[in-house]
Formats: sequence, structure tokens, C-alpha cells
Amino acid sequence: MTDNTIRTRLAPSPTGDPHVGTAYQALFNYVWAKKNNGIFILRIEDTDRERSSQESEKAIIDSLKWLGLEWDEGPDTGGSYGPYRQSERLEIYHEYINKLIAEGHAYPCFCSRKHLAEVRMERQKSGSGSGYDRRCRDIPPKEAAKRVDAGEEFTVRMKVPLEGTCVFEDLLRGKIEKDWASIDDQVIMKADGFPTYHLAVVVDDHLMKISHIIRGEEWINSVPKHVLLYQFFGWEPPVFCHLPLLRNKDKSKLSKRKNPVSINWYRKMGILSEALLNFAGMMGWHLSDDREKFSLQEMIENFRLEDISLGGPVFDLDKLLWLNGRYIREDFTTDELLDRLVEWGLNREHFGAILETCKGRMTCLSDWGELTDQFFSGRIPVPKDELLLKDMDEAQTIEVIQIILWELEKLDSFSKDSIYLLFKDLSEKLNIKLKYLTQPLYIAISGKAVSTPLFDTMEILGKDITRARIRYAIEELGDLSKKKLKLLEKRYNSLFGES
RNA sequence: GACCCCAUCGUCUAGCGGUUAGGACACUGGCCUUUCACGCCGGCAACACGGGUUCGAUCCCCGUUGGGGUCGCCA
Repeated sequence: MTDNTIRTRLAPSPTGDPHVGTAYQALFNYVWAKKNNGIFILRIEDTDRERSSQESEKAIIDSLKWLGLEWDEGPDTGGSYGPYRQSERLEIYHEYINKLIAEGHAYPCFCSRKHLAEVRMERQKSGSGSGYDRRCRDIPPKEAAKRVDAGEEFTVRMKVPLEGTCVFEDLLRGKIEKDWASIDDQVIMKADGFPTYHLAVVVDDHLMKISHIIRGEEWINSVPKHVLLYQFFGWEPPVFCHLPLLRNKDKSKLSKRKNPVSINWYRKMGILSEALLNFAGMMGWHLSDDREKFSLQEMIENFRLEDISLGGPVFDLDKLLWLNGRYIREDFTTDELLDRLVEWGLNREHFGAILETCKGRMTCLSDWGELTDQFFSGRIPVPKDELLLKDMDEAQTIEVIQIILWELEKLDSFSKDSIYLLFKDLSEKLNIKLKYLTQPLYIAISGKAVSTPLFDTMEILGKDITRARIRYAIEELGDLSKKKLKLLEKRYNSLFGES
């Protein structure tokens, strides 16, 4: 391995469903590495003990594999710069944290969360940017060490210069300057002994010999902290390349409230992986001729980082669907398409589960089509008037359905049993009989008042499609105004606890 | 609010000092067709604004406006 090997990484944190934004970052990192005969690395950033989960890591790995973006080094494949899961690298981080403290670049901070929250509030009010008042920065090291030894709870913060300007280079944007005064003494080790992102990312990128950091624009503001850490350690920083953020229709950062963002949703909808990849590729990049349909291989051959355009692209489902249609029409024989369809939804396991729910209602084999269409549709038409809850109007119905949606979002296991329990509980709390409560859901999920058992249907459809359909139903009913939504959320939180 | 980033049709984008500002999605008119879709032909539609620089600015510089992001013991 020579020193100028191109090495890129995807560094997702396993804290939720696999996100299309992650796929987008993965694609560009992957393509840049492959273009240069380099190495693409998967590193799991699970330094948040509260939120990280193994299921999420598994789901992310699974969807990246589905997309066909295989990594050369990673937690499952190994590699010579492992481990590739940050929770398994704690000793490494401690070594560097201790070094920083010893050299006076970092210090223990004993401030309480309460104090920090107060300071933050105050500063926010006065409009000045940074949060921390640096109260512990000047505690004499010996005294600080004594308090640490005595078992007092502490975090470690890095010492950021009080004045001057940090200048760094972004491959796409050129020079970026930021005053040190606008940056506070960032925590680099939490009270639980885990490093924060900022420390871990610098240490790992250096030790893993990452040559290019290709990631979302949202990170630009934390680059100075990272640059400073590179300086403290005497390391050469990699090339920084910040991609634009994928956007909702209203131009805000792509979010699940406004858009389907889970890769699984696209998969369940029957978007082909090659189309999704192609589509992500045309967000900010294009082939030099005007061809919009291109393969991963073609992208690799023609890709140049410096050609990426910076306007935040809106993730337009219509165009994705058009592209997906082209793949279906142009790239598959009927036979091949049949294979894909079987693989997607007609395989024994999936179709078998569906059949199980409607077997009892069949009088002849030809019934299956009508009985199961809800399992093989994307957005289904919902008759609005049948959506209404018994004795309620649109506004009231929306509120109840919104609460159901929030509750469903909190569920970690999307099984029919846990969904049933959730509805039973909700029926009591809202004082609505279960059969009335589920009635609009049948319409939302199946488009029919009489259909396969609701909870089974939801489980088979999966949480992504289920949630999307409920969202469509709310939309159909006329949506909640921002103000009403906030009010409802407040009431909901007091009734059901923080979500 | 402070700071950072960004700015071509509604959307994805081409353009890199002189173009009738090009393509694609969406919308739309027509052709093809047993219907629909596909396909083909056409239409609608953009350089945010104001100053410079220049013989000449979509393009370079500055400002304004607009949009986005960041301001966590989350990443």
C-alpha cells in the first residue's frame, strides 16, 4: 500500500433506518475510490451509546449491499486498519485524549449539564454563537487531575484559540474561513468515557489513512475543530469535500417528516437498486454528454469530484419513477423482469405470508388478486369520506391518526403483536373502542373497509410503507396546520411521554 | 439572532466573457395505437436584484435579497 492510495470512507451512525442521504454519500465515496483504484471503507460511528443499535447497523449494511456498494474494509470484512466499529476502538481514543491533556491542548471539564444548558440559553438569547463559557479551561492541571482522581464526573474539552481565523480548503468551495472566536471548546470525550464524533473522526481518518473526506455540507462548520485536532497531533489533514445536501420539495434538508427517506421504503416500493443509484448519481453530477441513464460502471469511468455542482438538489420522486421505468422497459427481458418481481414480492416467504392472511377468505383461487392488491401497490387510492372516525370530523380524525403515526414511529419491533398492543393501549388512552379506532386504518392501509387483518397487513407491508400510507391518509384529510400540529404534539407528549 | 455555505425553467441540470441560454422530469398540444402506457414530433417555462470590471457579462468582483446549514456530553 503506497501513501498516495485513494482511500475514502462511509461513516454512518447506526441510529435509525438506513437513509437515502447515506446512500448518496456512499455512492460518491465509492465511485471516487473505484475511479482511482482506491479503497472504500465502511466505518460504523457508534459512539452514541443511547441511540446506536445493532439492528440499525445491520439494516444499514444490508441496504448498502442491496445497492451493490461493497466496501473493501469494514466491520464485517475486516481490513488492516481495524477495528471498524468505533465502540471497539476506545483504548485508541483514550491514548490520544490523554496525549492532548498532557500537552495542554485539552482539559477536563466538570460543569454540570444544568449549568451548560443555562449558559447556552443565555448565549442564544444574546445572539452570540458559541455555547460554552470555558469555565473549566483555566483550572490548574494539577487540581483538575486531583478532582478526576477523586471520582468527580467530567468530560474532556479541547482548547480552541480565542482569537484569529481558521482557514481551510474545501475541494469544491475553495478557501473557507471561520473565526476561532465563533467556535467553543468542543467536548471530545463524554462523561461515559466515549469519545465524541469530533475526536473519533479525526483519529480514525488519520489512522485509517483516509485521503478524501467526502460527506454532507452540514459538516462544514465543524471542520475547524477537526483541523485544530490535526494540528495538535501534528498530522496532515485529508482533502475535504463537502457535498450538497439532498432536499425536500420545500428546499429544507431531506427529512422523514416530508419525504420517504428510508432506503427500505424505496426497496419495498419496487425501485430497482440500479435506478436508485443512478438517480442519486445525478444529484449534483452528470455525464459529459446529456445521458441521464448511466450505470455505476459508467459513473466510475467518468467521475471527477471537481465536477460536482453545489446547489442543493431536490429529491424528486417523479423523476426517480421515470428513471426506474426506463430501467424496467429497457434493461430487462420479460423473463428477467419476472425473476426480479419474484425476488421482490412473489417469493415463497413473502407471498406465503400474504396468502396466510387471506386463505380463509378465498372461495376460489382467482380471489387472490382482489384480496391481495394492497400488498402489491405503492400509494393506494383512499376514499376520503370512509377515512373518518365514528362521530368525528376531519380535524378530529386527523389528530387521532397523527397520534397513531407518532406511536408507530416509536415502535422498535414492527410485529403484528406489538402493533396490536400499541393499538389496544391507544384505544384505552384515547377512549375509543378498538374497532372504531382501527376502522380508518383499514382504509388508509388497504384502501378498503373490509380487508386482510390490519396488524398482519402492517407487519407484512413493513413500517416504511405502512407509515407512508398513513401519511397519505392524513394528507387526504387535509393535513394539520403547523400551529395545530405543534399544539397536538404538546398534548401528545404530555399524554404519552416524550417521543 | 450569530456564523458558514449556496443561487440558470416548478424540479434535475448543460453553460465556464460573444449561444435564438441546450437537454431531461413534470405540465401540455399532436402523431402512433382496440384503450392506456411506451415511443415519436411540437409547446409552455429560467440566468434573483443592484453596482462595478470589460468593447461585451448567465459567466469575474462587491453588495443586497432569497434559500439552506451549523450553533449538543447527536452524528
